[in-house]
Amino acid sequence: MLTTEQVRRLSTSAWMTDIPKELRRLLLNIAQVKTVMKGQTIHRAGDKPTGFYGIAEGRVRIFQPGKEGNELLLALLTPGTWFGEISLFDGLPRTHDAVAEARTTLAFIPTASFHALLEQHPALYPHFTRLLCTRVRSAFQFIDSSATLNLAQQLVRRLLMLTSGYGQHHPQAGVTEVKISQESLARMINSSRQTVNQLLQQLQREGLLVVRYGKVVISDWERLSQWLSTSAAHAND
Amino acid sequence: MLTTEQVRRLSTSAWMTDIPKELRRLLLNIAQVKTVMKGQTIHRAGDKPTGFYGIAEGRVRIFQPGKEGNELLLALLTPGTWFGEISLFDGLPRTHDAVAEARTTLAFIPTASFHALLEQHPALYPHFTRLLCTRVRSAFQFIDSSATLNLAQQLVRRLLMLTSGYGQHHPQAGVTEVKISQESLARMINSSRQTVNQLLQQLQREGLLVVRYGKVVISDWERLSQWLSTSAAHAND
DNA sequence: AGTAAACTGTCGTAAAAACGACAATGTAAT
DNA sequence: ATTACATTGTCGTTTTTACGACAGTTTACT
Repeated sequence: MLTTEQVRRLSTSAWMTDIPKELRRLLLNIAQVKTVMKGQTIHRAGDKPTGFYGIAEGRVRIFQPGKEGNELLLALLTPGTWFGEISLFDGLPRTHDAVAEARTTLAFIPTASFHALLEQHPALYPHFTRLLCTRVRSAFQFIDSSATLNLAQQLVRRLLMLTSGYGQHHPQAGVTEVKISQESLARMINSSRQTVNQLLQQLQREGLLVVRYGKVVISDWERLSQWLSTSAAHAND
Repeated sequence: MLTTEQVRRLSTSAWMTDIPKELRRLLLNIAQVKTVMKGQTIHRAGDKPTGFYGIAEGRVRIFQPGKEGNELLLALLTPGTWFGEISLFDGLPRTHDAVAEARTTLAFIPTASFHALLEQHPALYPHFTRLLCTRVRSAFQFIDSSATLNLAQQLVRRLLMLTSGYGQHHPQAGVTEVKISQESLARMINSSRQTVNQLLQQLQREGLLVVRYGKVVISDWERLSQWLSTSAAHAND
């Protein structure tokens, strides 16, 4: 059973807030609570799907494990973000690994009860097609940007995306710490650690962010976002 | 009204064949026929959505127009492929431009009649969530590959993808001609025409494909696919 | 058949980024 | 406090790729 506070946190995403209260209640009512410890795997790429997850507390790392520890990091999900719906709808194996980066509390909706609810309340369908659409759109946006942006711009975009889990949340205001090594950042934009280091320092010199051991501090989300827009617009100066 | 032959062609995708006959009939029954001439635009990125399209005949180029004619080519769709469903489900603007590369006959399902049908037959929903899932999966796959593969591998992957429109078809056996200029191929992998030319010739020397004027001939799909798998696996030799 | 346009093949040069190496710094564990 | 380990900062050097230029080839059009 979810606590009131957990329900509140699970309802903060842009996707969730658009679902009418009664429907949202139905969904949260069939959710179980699952707690996973730091470092524990929630699911692996290739796993048979078991259900749909929402993060009430903690942090989840979504990635593609490559050979020799070369992982491609896709997202760092924060409370309020829901994930795992793709395998739910096509029944195919998980696309990525999901691992808790800290003690994490999850709302878990098993496949069977989810489909039962869906059949009983087809009004839920449009909300899930909408969720799938946000996935497609953010993936397209990403594909587009890696084709048109230079490395510095790609790096900034990934940092911004990391703070708005999978494109599901509205951008965050205020100070955000992105806990990620330069090595991992390099893996996200298919670049090298050394190059990322140079780029980060350049951005730091421009006052857009602060580089710390194992993390990047974004003091002004809006400003960084602005920088990306303007520098992308003047790409050919 | 669609001809029998058109209906047959519109039913060839892996997505369509999984829809039960009766439901498929309902869908095709509300489709209008639209013919667009070579070079004509079907829709532009940013346009308000009007409906869902299926290709009965011809060829459609899906791309993101960039500044100075630098377009990012995403897909070349062939008969049997359906597209345009994203804007249908979230009501947001089109993500890409769609232009006919030849005289093209389309099945067109307007938004309004589509939603009316969907409400009347919720059994259609699972098929559209499935369609959206294939989009998400092929987008993820694409993101993954541009982060882990070198240019030659990316090029081969795109050639293979071009023969299975948007991930909607099953891979084709036998000889396939991919009609695309080296310039366009370069635009697909964010590379230059000259580099693509070198890579293609290298692949040709290895007997994996044949380069012709304005097209690439894949004599053995399986073998090329195999090459990609093995060369990606031995990435660190 | 003749012409224009699109496409291919191949230079050389310049820019971007990878990569190896190594010292310095921060963090975790005992 | 000490040690082990992960991470960062900074070099040269090498590799990769972009880009401009231009000649040759194929196709489409009339």
